[in-house]
Amino acid sequence: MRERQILVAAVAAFARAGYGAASMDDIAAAAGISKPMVYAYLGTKDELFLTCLHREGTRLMEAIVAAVAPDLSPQEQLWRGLHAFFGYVSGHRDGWCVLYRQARGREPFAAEVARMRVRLVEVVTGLLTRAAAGAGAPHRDVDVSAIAYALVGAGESLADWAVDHPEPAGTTATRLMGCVWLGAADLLRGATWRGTG
Amino acid sequence: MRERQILVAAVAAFARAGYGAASMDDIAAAAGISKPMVYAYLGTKDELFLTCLHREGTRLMEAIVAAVAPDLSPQEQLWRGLHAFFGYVSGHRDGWCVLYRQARGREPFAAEVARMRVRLVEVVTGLLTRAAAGAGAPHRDVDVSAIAYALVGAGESLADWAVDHPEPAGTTATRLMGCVWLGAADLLRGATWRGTG
Amino acid sequence: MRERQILVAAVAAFARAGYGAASMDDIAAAAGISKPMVYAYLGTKDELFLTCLHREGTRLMEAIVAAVAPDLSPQEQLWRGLHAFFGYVSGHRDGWCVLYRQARGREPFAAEVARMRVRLVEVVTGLLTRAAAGAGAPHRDVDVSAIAYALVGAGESLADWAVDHPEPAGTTATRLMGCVWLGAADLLRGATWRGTG
Amino acid sequence: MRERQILVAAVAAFARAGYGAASMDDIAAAAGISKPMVYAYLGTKDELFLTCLHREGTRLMEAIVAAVAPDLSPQEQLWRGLHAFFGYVSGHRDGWCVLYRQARGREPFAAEVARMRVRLVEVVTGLLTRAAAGAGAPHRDVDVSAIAYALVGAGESLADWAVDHPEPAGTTATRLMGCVWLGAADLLRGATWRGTG
DNA sequence: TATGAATGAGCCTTCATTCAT
DNA sequence: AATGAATGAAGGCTCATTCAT
Repeated sequence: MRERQILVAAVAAFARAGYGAASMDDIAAAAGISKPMVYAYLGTKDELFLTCLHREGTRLMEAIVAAVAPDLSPQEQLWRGLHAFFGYVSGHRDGWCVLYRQARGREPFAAEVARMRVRLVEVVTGLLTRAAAGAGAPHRDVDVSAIAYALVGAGESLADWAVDHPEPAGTTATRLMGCVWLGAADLLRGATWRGTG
Repeated sequence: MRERQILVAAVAAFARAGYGAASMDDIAAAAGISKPMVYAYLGTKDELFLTCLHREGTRLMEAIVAAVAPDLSPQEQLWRGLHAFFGYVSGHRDGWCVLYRQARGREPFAAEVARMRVRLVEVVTGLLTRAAAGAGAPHRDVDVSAIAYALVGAGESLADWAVDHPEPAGTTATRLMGCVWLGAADLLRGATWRGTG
Repeated sequence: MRERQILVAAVAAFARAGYGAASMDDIAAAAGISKPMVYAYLGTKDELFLTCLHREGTRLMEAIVAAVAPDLSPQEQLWRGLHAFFGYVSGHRDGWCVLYRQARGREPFAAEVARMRVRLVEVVTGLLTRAAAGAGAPHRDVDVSAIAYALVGAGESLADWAVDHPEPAGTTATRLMGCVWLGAADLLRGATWRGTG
Repeated sequence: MRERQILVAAVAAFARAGYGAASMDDIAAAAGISKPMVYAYLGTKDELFLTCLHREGTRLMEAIVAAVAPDLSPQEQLWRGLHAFFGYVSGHRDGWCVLYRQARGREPFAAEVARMRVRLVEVVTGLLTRAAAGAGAPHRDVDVSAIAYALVGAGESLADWAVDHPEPAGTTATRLMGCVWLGAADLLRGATWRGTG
């Protein structure tokens, strides 16, 4: 499809140069077509960027949701979700940069990113809530939600870290699992998170 | 001083509209002076933004470093550092937005932010390393560093969360301490991080 | 071609108002198009001016070189060269003004004009050198070169004079030939340079 | 006097950078005073430049007129005038550049320069007219005037040439005398203008 | 359908010029 | 008398966006 071709070029341009510096000329040229075509297929620069955002956000969410099979244990779900997340980032670096670096703080895109982020946090929150329920512990929604936010933020930060220190997604995921599941106190005492097997 | 006045207006403008959309006219108007004055005092738009960046970054770092007294236990240091961090964010929301929303992913500012972030991570890494040494545990630098990155990212994310769920900095810091120090497993089992006393 | 249209307008504007006072808006308006087109076709203001310079300089040189057939006597060559020179000036007054009034003393254009002028002087020097050789006289390069410079300067000055005292190019050329070939002493004694026939 | 100080700085600045690029700040700084003083003493930038022009033009004219004693022979007068002219140029290079390179073609200064030039040409014309009368030759005013123009132009051109090939004023003047008095034909035949002694 | 060509609008930057002290 | 501080005005340049073909 023509759209696909354009979107790929656009994501690459936005990731490399940023929203402001990426010109519609660049994008059209990179896509190998003329500028009016870009407008015909994907509208305004804002609309184009938004479409890129949706596409990448959807991919990320789908990758994660597909990995988090509902019949698994929460710990396992979490690990698989993280694995999928880091896998996406390493496989779609441009998309990740658009989502995490370009869209943030640039209205009206930031709002869209925030919405997607909330959906992700809700997934994680649900997962943690079930884990807490399984442990028979009482909990307050706000606390669990905060944990979810922290977890997502830590994931994003590690993703950025992984950009400069490439390693298999599983390794990064394991790192974060150890950190968040066991806690620093245990880790620093020498413990290691060894998986869910 | 006139510079101060301009910087405040600039930080506000950049935080609200973003680097690209904030025009020098806007900033000058917001500062209550004419455009040439902005150039006279703070130079080019790039230089102005960079100055904002340094100012806010320095404030943040100083707040944290001042809080992390060297003779405290690592756990206590961590807690106080987080407290200072969340305190800064809630007290300088505009500065925070400039640092973590606008500058990211927009060269050449991103590089500067990255440098400052690295300094912060190094502080945290040093702190964790001493904690691990205190626990007598072997550790690999890369692991500790990854924990530090995750912690910083989690902090950033919670800072965002706190924007929509205002609460005292101490509460947010406690949340994150629990999450990162005890680990989700413990938390979900009902444990609570109860401070360093 | 569109370029031609723009260059004509630009040369006119530069000749009338000077480099500094001629705005790109003026030029675009005079060319009957919008400013971005000027940039698209001819680049920066500096580049545009340089292009004007090259165009006019080339025209002038070509007119002269075409007139100075190599198999003629030096005296005849000189006369024809002057004729072509004054012919160009009277036919392209704007171009002449750009070359000799605007570009001079305004770097980096002055350097370019100087280069072109050197080429012209070299032509004249070669011509005079052959004349001297024909006369069997010894000469020093520096002297001949100085004569060439003086001749070119005199030509430029007479060109200015001709602006206010319009007359056929041939008449002006004859004047200068008399002056430079016979010398003032002879002229003032009543002699007249009568051509090469 | 304060004015003198400012004018010196201004002429230097205009000569080096050109009218457009020389800022009033530069001039004031170079004169060692504050900008409002420049305005107080010498008015607008245009007025300042015009004053520079008058000053330098007057100096040049005075130098020439002083050299051309009325009781000398025309040939001698001419030689002394040229000597004075080249002497001025080599001694006041900045002034010369302002007159010859900056003021030309930049209205309203060009008109002023033209006026001064006309005065100079008139001097030379009168001189030549007397020479012709002495030779008992009939002549037409327009012809003599044209010779004067050519002579002045040749002088200007050689002055510029002398900027890059410094040599005593007398040498340059001799060159031009030979060229214009004897004529190229004689020069190329090996003749030399040997002075008026 | 696809494009080359064209433009309106806006932003950064500078500088001649003038107050308030 | 002298200046630091301030500004109005203008110009170069770019780019998202749209016709005419």
